[in-house]
Amino acid sequence: MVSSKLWYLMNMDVFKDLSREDYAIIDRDSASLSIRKRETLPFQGTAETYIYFLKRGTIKLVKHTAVGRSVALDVLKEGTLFGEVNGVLAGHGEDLTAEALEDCFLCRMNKRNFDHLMTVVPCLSKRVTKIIGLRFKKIENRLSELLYSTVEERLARVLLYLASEFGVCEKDRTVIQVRLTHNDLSELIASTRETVTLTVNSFKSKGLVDCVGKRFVILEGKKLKEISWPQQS
Amino acid sequence: MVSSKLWYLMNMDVFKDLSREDYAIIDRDSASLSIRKRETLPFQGTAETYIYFLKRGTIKLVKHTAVGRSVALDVLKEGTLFGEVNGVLAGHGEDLTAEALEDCFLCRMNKRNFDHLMTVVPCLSKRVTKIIGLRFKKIENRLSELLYSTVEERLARVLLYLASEFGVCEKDRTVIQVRLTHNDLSELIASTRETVTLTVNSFKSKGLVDCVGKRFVILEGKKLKEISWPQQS
DNA sequence: TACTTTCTGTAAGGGGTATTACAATAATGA
DNA sequence: TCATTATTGTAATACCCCTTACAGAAAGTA
Repeated sequence: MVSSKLWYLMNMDVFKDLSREDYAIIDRDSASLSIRKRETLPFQGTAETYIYFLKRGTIKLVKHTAVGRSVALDVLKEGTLFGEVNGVLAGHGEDLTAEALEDCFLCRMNKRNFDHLMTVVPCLSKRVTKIIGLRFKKIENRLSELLYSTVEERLARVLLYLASEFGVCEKDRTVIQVRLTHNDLSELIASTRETVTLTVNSFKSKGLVDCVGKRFVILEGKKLKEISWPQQS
Repeated sequence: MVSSKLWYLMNMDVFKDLSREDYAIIDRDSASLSIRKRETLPFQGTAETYIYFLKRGTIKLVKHTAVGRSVALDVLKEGTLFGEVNGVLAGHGEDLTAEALEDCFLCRMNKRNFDHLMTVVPCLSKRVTKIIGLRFKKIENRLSELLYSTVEERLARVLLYLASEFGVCEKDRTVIQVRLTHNDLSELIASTRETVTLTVNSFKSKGLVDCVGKRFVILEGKKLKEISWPQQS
């Protein structure tokens, strides 16, 4: 008989197939919490540092710059682990916030407990390292992709990315199951809200995308791909 | 009686204070190599994957984009560990190159051997994880810094960064002990060679920096700092 | 419902810098 | 040494898209 909290955690990739004892520890050291749409996680200024597991909802990780602008590092989906692990996985950062794009359910674990668990369970440690590796590459790619391309290219790319992460196919269309404002998108592609509005509408008028109830729909993925990587073919 | 190769490795931070047996393994599994100025490491298409240790010289890590442009991720200095570790530390990347800014001496170790060594020596594993963590934050910062600032700001910032990494103080001036072309700088700040030439000369005429034998010299670090973070004070 | 806040639409204007082109100088190597 | 290549200097042009400003629409809240 396991609690629903533990049940969720046991089904996460990172925590799969551990021993009964390990699960007992996880159960003991973790706690559930929830935040509502557009609220942010209390990363900053908390006495304790936590590792978070996103059970339900989507979260936008945002880095704030000195001059008052912000870049969205990523949009996290259900089943994602985040928070400060060995100083990585985006965390507890001086200037990082985690904003809920919709109502979210999470678990969290004291960082020290998690670190300890990793030393005890080498398998877990390996998995985490792997996650970090993937995320490292991801951000390296974002860096070069954002720097040398037009807003149109970047927007096309981010829409395709979101479709691949949150998309649900319906015959010839893909619905992105996250409610994103133009401002969210502008943070993701490091542009401005106005320019995004303009570009989104230009895509709409070309029949490439559409909006259904605040959700973006990819109509012509192929053409979007062509836009996102110019002078390729 | 240790070889000079091993002696170098023993003095690197990552390998400090290990057991005699560990050093024996490191000695056995590592090999020296050198590359000349402006040559690149044979990252790509090699059958084996290696971890590298930069013993002498400086290396520019460059990521190439689809459209033929490139961003310098970092300039590595002596004593740095790089290459693919758990998919991280910049490595073996499809589109990554390591270019020697001057003649370099390195050691390398088969990735599998290194991975094995890490599992055997937990202490080593921890140090590597820490390195990865730091590098992760570094690149996150670069992302947001590059995106929202002018060329002038970015150039000022990269010069200060290079001074902090490679600078040698001489009373009121700091000499950056790396030979960098304007093109190198343009890759570091994601701009163009021409614009860098212009901006460098503008800095020179303002008496902020100077060049001595192909090396940049910071004359007015304080003023550079003001430029790099506008409307602060 | 009425009110407030968030989000989207639209447009003029201007600024930073990439682009392009070419020349001059410095460094490298035969 | 000369020839070749790499690096730096300079300037005109163009253009992407940020900035600023304001209004309407939608959504959330009392």
